[in-house]
Amino acid sequence: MQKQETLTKNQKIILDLIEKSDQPLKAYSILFDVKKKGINAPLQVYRALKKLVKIGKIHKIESRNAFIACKNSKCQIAKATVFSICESCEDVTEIHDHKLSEHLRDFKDNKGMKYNKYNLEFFGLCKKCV
Amino acid sequence: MQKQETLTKNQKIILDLIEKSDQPLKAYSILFDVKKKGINAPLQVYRALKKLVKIGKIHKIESRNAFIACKNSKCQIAKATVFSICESCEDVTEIHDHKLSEHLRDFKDNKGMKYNKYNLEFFGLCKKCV
DNA sequence: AACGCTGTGTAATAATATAACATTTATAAG
DNA sequence: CTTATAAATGTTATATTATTACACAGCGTT
Ligand SMILES: [Zn+2]
Ligand SMILES: [Zn+2]
Ligand SMILES: [Zn+2]
Ligand SMILES: [Zn+2]
Repeated sequence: MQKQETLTKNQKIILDLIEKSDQPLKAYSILFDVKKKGINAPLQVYRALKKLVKIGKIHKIESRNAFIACKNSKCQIAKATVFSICESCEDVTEIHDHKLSEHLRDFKDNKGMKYNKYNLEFFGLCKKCV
Repeated sequence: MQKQETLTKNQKIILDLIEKSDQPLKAYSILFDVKKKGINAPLQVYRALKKLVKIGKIHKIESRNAFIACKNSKCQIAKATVFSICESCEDVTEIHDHKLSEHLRDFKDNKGMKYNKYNLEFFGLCKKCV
């Protein structure tokens, strides 16, 4: 079977919502917003989120339990993500820095572990909040 | 007031438990284990965890909602953490790599954001699980 | 038609984390 | 020693985040 490129109805509804927001959304806030579209249960949201993360359309901000759209095709299917997070206003931005990516991609520990993914979150104060 | 160096009873109980484990522990598993020591409620655990994270005695593995002891004084009070996580056996190891730390410490985005903390999690397969 | 795979809908429940309140203990200042 | 204040405690209740379990539907392959 071919890899599925077309999203299902639920997946589309939820991706649309997340893409319209420039900031991360939480699962239950998504659920609240899509109730009018016939999505009634948490599981329907979590299933769509799982798929969307898997195909790299969205990323999970682990420290916030929230989901943000990927507007950049540079992420190799969600396998290499870097975010900056303002601890005051909670603004989240995805970072694409070539040198940093290279460094992380090439990182080898001394244990012979084989990495296929990483997630890096920077915390601080954005310009507005300094 | 001086910075408190001596931990309280609850904090000690919980730190002891986490330090005895070489792998991350979850809050409710900690709660279960310390009930025999008179700690009865989730909040008592979460409060101790919060303090222990703050003073750098333990770290939270964000992607796993679990807590691991820091055996290394190199972490500047929990402000700069790197972990490797095996996606098969869930083994977690804290990484201290000078070059990587330098690179991350010196990272500047193009938004003028001031960072004071970061957390990096590498995922893959450990030697045993390859 | 039979199969495997992915997704759906629904109900129930598990797992993670915090709010609110009254009280106690530790530390520092006067 | 007394008082003020910050930090921690104990308890109950509740909020938030996420998964299990089950029955079934759609689709492409054999
Ligand atoms: Zn991305
Ligand atoms: Zn900000
Ligand atoms: Zn550490
Ligand atoms: Zn492993």
